[in-house]
Amino acid sequence: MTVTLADVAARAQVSPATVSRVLNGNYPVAASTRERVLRAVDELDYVLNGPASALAAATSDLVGILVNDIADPFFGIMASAIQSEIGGPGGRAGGERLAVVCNTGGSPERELTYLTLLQRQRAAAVVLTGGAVEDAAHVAAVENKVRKLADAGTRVVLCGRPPSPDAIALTFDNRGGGKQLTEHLIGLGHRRLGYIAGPEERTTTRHRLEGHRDALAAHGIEDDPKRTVHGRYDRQAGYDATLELLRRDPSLTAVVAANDTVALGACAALRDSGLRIPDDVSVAGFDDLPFAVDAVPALTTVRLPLSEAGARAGRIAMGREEPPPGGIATVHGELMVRGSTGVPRE
Amino acid sequence: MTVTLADVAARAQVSPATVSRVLNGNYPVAASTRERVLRAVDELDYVLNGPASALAAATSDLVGILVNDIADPFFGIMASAIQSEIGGPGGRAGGERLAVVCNTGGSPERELTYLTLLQRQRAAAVVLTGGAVEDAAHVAAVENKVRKLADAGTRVVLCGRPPSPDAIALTFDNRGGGKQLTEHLIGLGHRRLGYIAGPEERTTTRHRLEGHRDALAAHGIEDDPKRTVHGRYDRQAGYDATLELLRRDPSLTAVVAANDTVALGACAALRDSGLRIPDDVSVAGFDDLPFAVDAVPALTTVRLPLSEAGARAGRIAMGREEPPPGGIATVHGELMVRGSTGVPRE
DNA sequence: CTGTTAGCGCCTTCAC
DNA sequence: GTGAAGGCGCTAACAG
Repeated sequence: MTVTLADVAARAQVSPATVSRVLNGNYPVAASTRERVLRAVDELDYVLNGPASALAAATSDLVGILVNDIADPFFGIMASAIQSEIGGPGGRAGGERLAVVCNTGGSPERELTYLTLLQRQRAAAVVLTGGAVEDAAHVAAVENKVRKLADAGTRVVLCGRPPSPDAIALTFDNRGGGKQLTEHLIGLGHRRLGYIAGPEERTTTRHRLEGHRDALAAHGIEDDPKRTVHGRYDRQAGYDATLELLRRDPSLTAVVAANDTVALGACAALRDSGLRIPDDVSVAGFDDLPFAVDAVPALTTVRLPLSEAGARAGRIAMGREEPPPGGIATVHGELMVRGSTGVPRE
Repeated sequence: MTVTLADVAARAQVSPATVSRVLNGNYPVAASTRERVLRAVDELDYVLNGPASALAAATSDLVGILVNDIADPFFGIMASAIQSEIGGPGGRAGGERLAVVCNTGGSPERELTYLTLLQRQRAAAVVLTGGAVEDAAHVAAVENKVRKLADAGTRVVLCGRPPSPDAIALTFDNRGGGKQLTEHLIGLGHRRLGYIAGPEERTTTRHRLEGHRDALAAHGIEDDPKRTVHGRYDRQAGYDATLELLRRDPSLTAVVAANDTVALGACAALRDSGLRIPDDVSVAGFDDLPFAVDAVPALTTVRLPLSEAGARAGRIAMGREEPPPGGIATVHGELMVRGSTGVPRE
């Protein structure tokens, strides 16, 4: 029924071994023979059997990319960049690698499940993106999985995620970025800043919040717990949190959000409360996603080089670029000052 | 080295076949035996070999999702919904299916490559999302691939893409949506409307534009070719196109964009030109992505039920929902009137 | 309900 | 540079 390598061999009048060799291209084959084989492949419309190939070779052409939320451009941009470096010639058999993105939805269980699935598929490499959940049991479980993958020859790269043993890590300097941002606000004269943090148990949340607090502390501003609210990384959370912050302290002059999406929700809440941005309240985000510049007023935020970092992670995963010394590199953000922040009122 | 099914069998003192049966769960096994096997699996930390399994069974647990641009929430939202119906129990061996999203970047070649890769992996199902390229050769090539996949037992579902033989299709009524939108504008009194279309060769572009023209024709408004500009589906294209439209005809009172992202660019261009929205010029988008409501003013647009359609496509791909009669279903959009459109000036 | 027996299609030494 | 042979780990009939 389906065409196999043996069929191709028969048509090209060579042995199956030879066909395999021209397909994989990693073995000397006479030009004329190769020609004949390729023609047979074409005529028969032959498609390699991936599973059979992976079974025999004990490795596959699959490269997994794990993301927390595929509907969030933060991850989409990174995934796209990673993938652009992974697709294209370079794999076994025919040259292409199958870069596949897996959406964990931020769930630790799904993350582990996908890691197992990828392990099961004998993936060539795996890239884990975005912040991690800090629960000790989960961290241990992931480290365990990563070690198994590494032992099995799967290269594991972390992109925008804190370091972990047995994996190469490109971490974002969320703490430094958070600090810069808050210092910018403090520099403008703000003293009563609300902070909308992400979900409690995530590293990204913690690091950005710590940066914010570092800045407050450095300037002798009391860190009133009333001025921090936690929520999801989405617009609605930003909206709700802003109303809550305003309720707790109507004298706030600035709101720092966990990311740009949350900041957008904050802006909406402020507008709906009759407050002007930045005249009454300044707003800042994080990430500098494409829409940040289109907000009205444009969002002050910290730009993270998502594309660049993703591309680099992809190259490292493919073994096309040297891992950073020590296996860890820190990627810094850049403060983008725009119209949403200004001097405080009064 | 690595633990195999035979090792598990030995430890549980049963035959490999029995282990396979409890793992796949599709065959009666005594509870006590199952218990013993599961314990052995756990103790040995056994992970099924996907390729071997797929080879023997002639099908894999992989489900492919093709998207044009993973960094675009339009696709991210659909992919997320599709995947939510695909992951989870139901697959062979251990219950999980590996839903993988492949980013074609809108390139016909990459689309075909991914289809081949998925065919090579003996994917259980494939979902193609978003508009298609209309080039005849490419259409034929895709149809050919789809037929091959279908013949090999891979279920193929199209989501937000025009029908094709051998595949089940959930199409978006882009034409109807486009018509509704333009009629809304005409109803407000607009007569000089600019239109920013997407890339020329895409079905989505063509259908939305046709809907727009249908509306103009239905109201006896001349369709001046000067008032239509093509560009990519991104913000910058919207920005540039708007300046161009304004240059060609400064008397425009409304701009209809191919999608929300483009509309955002249009808004920016208008603002930068000193024009107020909607007082001077009305703006409309398409899709109703999450950020549309956060634009200032909020964007009038056509909501496409991306999540619902994606979820349905996912269920159909998994065989958990009946395909629509005739294999084709049309999904309609809903006009969302917001602040970005109003009566024309003067 | 469980064991036995053949492959699934390919890669990879090993010879020539 | 090319062929022959064995086996990768699992599943799917068949028996029993």
